[in-house]
Amino acid sequence: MRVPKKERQRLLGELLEQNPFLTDEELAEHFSVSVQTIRLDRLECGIPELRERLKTVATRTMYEEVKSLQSDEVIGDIIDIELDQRAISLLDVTEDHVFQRNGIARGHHLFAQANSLAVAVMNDDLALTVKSNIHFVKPVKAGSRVIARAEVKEEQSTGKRTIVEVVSTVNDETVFTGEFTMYRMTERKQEDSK
Amino acid sequence: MRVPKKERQRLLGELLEQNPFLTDEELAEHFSVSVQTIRLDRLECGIPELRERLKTVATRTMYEEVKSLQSDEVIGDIIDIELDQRAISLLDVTEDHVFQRNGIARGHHLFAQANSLAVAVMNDDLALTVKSNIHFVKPVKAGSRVIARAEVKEEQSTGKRTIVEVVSTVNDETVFTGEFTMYRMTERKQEDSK
DNA sequence: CTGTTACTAGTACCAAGTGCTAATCCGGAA
DNA sequence: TTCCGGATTAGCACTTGGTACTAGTAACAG
Repeated sequence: MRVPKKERQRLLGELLEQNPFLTDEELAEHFSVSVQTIRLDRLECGIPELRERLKTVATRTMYEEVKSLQSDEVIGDIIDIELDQRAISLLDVTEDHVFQRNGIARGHHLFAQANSLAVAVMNDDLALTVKSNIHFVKPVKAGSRVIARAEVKEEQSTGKRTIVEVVSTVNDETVFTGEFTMYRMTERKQEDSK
Repeated sequence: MRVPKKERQRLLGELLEQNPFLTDEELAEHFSVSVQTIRLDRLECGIPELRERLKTVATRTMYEEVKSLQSDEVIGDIIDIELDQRAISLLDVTEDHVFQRNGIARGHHLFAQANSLAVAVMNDDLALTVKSNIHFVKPVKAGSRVIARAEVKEEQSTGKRTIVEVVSTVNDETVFTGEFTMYRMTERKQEDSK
């Protein structure tokens, strides 16, 4: 016996996890067993065939693409918005957002949430950030739910420049504040209520 | 003739673009033609069969997973670095980084490049951004290569606070500037050469 | 009436399997 | 030693979703 059956099946699982493209024949060669043995192993472990594996991987891709397309527009989920006035978005910080070493969210994710919210709240197709002044008040850990509140400062806004203030909190504690100076491409309308 | 051939082939392409999972049989039904006609259409248009389509989609996934993992650590490629002094990184702006409507790079990508470079240049395992003051000087279009230069401002740094200035350019033209106040978790060492 | 184009139909074949039956091998217990 | 059982291997029929190729039909154009 080259490798005990149980061990082989464990390895088989791992192998396919990180490379789902292997055929039974290739696997058989890799473990120096017959193709039939590999089939039995897959059967016992409930591992689907190559074509099914590719299908699920491909499905995941399509899903992620949709997700990333959406998130390309706004980082976080907008849960409330009044154009030209205020908006709120929500971002769940996952392991993907943090430094591995200390579990603290990387600054640019908080910035991205705030900045894209500032863009979204502007009632303009072509709003751009000109400058911004930001403060990372308190580190944010993985697992936190960050709520960003954006408010348009009408009084400080002039012509094509608009000031948006964003405050992000976790459990009502401020973790981030930012003042964004936005540039709107189309001239300010007096009142845009249709 | 249900739908003129050319039109059908165009639709076929679009359809498969956004749903590569359709079999010839399903497509034949959808267009009310025979399976053979679909095959001919695919042949003429150079559209591969279902299994090949899934394979490429799945491959893309695997690739993107690697990419997004890498980009978690540093946004852009660091091409030069002297710890505690200066660093340079390079970011190629693709369609993924820009607003669809005007092709201008979203601010948070430039910020992310600059911020992660500021973190990287700090000779500290646990550096965090405390605040920053940034300026988007000039819009960046897709296809641009952004070079970010970070410089540690020794003279303005005190204790655990360090100032890092980042200037990003495209073709020697400044597009972004930022001043990052960083917090280092371990106390400043006098000289760390070695 | 003859082409040409578009479409349809049918066959042989392939890859990568499933499902099933039937050997064969090998180690340990009676 | 012999027999049993789990592990392994082999072989065959069948399935999907195709390719490659041949052949036939329908419609319309010149």
